[in-house]
Amino acid sequence: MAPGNRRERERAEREQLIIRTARELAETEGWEAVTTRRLAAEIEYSQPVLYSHFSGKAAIMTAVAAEGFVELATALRAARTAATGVRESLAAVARAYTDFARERPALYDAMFTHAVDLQFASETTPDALQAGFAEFLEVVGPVAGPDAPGLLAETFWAGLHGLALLERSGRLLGQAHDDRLTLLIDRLTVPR
Amino acid sequence: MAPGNRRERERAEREQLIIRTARELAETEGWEAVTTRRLAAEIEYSQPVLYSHFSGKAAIMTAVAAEGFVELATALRAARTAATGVRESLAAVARAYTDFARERPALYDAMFTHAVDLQFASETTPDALQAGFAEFLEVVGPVAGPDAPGLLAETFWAGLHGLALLERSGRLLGQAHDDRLTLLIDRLTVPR
DNA sequence: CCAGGAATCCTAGCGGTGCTAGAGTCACCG
DNA sequence: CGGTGACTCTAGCACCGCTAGGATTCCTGG
Repeated sequence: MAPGNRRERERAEREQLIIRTARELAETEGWEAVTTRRLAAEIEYSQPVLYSHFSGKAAIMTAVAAEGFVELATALRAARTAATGVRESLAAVARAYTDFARERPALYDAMFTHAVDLQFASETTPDALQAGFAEFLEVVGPVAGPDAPGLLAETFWAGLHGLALLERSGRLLGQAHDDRLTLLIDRLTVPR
Repeated sequence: MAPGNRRERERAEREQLIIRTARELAETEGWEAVTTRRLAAEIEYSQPVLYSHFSGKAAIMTAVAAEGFVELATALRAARTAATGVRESLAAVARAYTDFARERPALYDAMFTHAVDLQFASETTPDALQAGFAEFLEVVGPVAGPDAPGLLAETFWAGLHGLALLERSGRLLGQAHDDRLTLLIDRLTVPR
């Protein structure tokens, strides 16, 4: 069974190589540049190898998206724990979120625009998703007032998601990002 | 010059036919079903005819998106004028917006996910875009307080956009749409 | 009414896509 | 050392967006 382990390990490594290469390609040249031929050439294997690891291109994108959710959760957690105070935590998490979306547009697209098959209530990769949402819950809890924290967290998240997308497509005025973020936090996080 | 006019008119009609067919196809079977071959077959012309009207498939989608912006602006305006009172107007516009996104997902995608070339500060089709945004401005004005109305309108819009997208991809809990909408309105539209 | 020119449209094809069947090669094991 | 199984590659399918070129139709001037 000795070689079997090596084969398995090498296989796992190659799978990681595929995911990493797809992500790098997407982040540097956009997802439209990530074709199965190009990806195969980049990892120095033939196309069919990709299909021995993933059921198709969509599955590869989903794998990249899963990585993204892990990193997003990490970033949110780091922002929250580094901040002190309710208002500061909210602002830190909000900023970390929009920064993430702005700095990794291709990754963010894989997570939210493509890869719709990644459900929240599923068992495929719910850990990172729930972990990310938990950060919102944590930071929003103190200002929930009579409202359900889950509801407020979802709405807060939606606001950030909308801001990230609209700003990226150039549909909001110039550089007022900070002002909009402040407005969102100021208003959304004050119970009536 | 008599036949010239007829030709022109027929040409314009065919262009409308292309846009309408593309939209119907997208709304019934999704944008992935809208191929130039399929579209050409549907209008009973050959593929090159499409390219005598539009520079490419993207331009056709943009034309559909432009139609969508007109209808969205109309829907928002209707909702606002039908409502009386500040709070009611806000709720009506918000509901009209999310209803629009939910009932016409393909159209909404064309407007916001694809067709990124439709800029806000451009002269191509800014009328409907500005008209739609104007409705937000109108309805948000009374509750702006010390904040700039434009900023609040953008943030309000972003919240609705985020809610629409996240709910559609099944990433928010079940049927709590009304509660989230109420929460967004209650909190976002109260000056500190 | 007809010939010529212009406008229009379609057939055929290019290079590309995601994906797969089958052949070939290599590594392992008895 | 030979057989067997796992693995990988070549070649190809059906489709995509898009376009060159020829055929057909239509309008116009004589």
